[in-house]
Amino acid sequence: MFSIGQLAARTGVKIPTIRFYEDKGLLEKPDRTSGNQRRYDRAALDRLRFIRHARDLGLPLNDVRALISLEGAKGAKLDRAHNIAQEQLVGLRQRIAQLQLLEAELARISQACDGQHDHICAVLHAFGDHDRCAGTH
Amino acid sequence: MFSIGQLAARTGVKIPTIRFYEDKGLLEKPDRTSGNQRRYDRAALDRLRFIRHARDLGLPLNDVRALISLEGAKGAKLDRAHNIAQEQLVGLRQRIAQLQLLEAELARISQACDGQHDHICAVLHAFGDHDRCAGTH
DNA sequence: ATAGTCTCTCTAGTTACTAGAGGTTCAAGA
DNA sequence: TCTTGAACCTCTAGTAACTAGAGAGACTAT
Repeated sequence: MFSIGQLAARTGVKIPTIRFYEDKGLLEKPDRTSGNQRRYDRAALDRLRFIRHARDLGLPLNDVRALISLEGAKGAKLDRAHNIAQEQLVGLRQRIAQLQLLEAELARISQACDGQHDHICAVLHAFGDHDRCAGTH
Repeated sequence: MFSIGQLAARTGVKIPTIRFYEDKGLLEKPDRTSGNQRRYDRAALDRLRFIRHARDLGLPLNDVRALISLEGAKGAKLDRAHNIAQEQLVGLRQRIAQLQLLEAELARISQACDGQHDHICAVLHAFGDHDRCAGTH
């Protein structure tokens, strides 16, 4: 059995966040000591790692919740898990493409000022100037 | 002079958001009609476009505020504007690199299930399994 | 004048946490 | 067994950056 602090140490999830997840129904309510402190078992640890990993992958808590509810499911219901992963992948690729456009533009803005500030720096102007950028944000 | 709705239409920033920016001190308080409705001038339009663009580039409002306060500044103070652009660029590149790692992992997870759900789908397991991923998230 | 659309302020909700106050419990050493 | 100090408890409120809705008043075109 782990205390909440041990769970935090093992997963890298902060203590208030663990309580927050419990509150939101992502973690089951754990047993308590006679003094009302939480005690977790191995399953809770795995569950929390699952959540953490999914979060790191960018899944919103709602999707994490959906995945959790699919635990042990079979057949058609698993399409749902598969879809979530697919959707995330598509969204992620779009985000990457978008950010690469922004990168190009930021680089342009950054270079608008070469570090010599004797003249009036163009960075500010460049920030205000959407026309010259390739992206469609 | 533009009404708030016209400003919204021209910039793509929603009406409540415009009021929100005003509240946060990013937009100056505009003139009002006798009936208390906001009327904006050209400068406000430009300012709002600036904010919008900077936001699209991922700058937090605090940075946007800092940039605004630099308007018309010269010399050393412009280092600040330059720095903001640079920092954003560095942060952005890190984010892209990070997302590309995640992309690889999500692709792996997604392929763990080939669409045939007769067996027990591995997607759920893969989500819980951090060991096999290359990233350091 | 009146209808219909805009706009006003204010409150509260969203996501995913984080921080702090004020108080209680646990674990280890004397 | 007692005592300390760290860890834990609940609860409220704050963060970013908006978004939504209620209920009331203003503007515009006919």
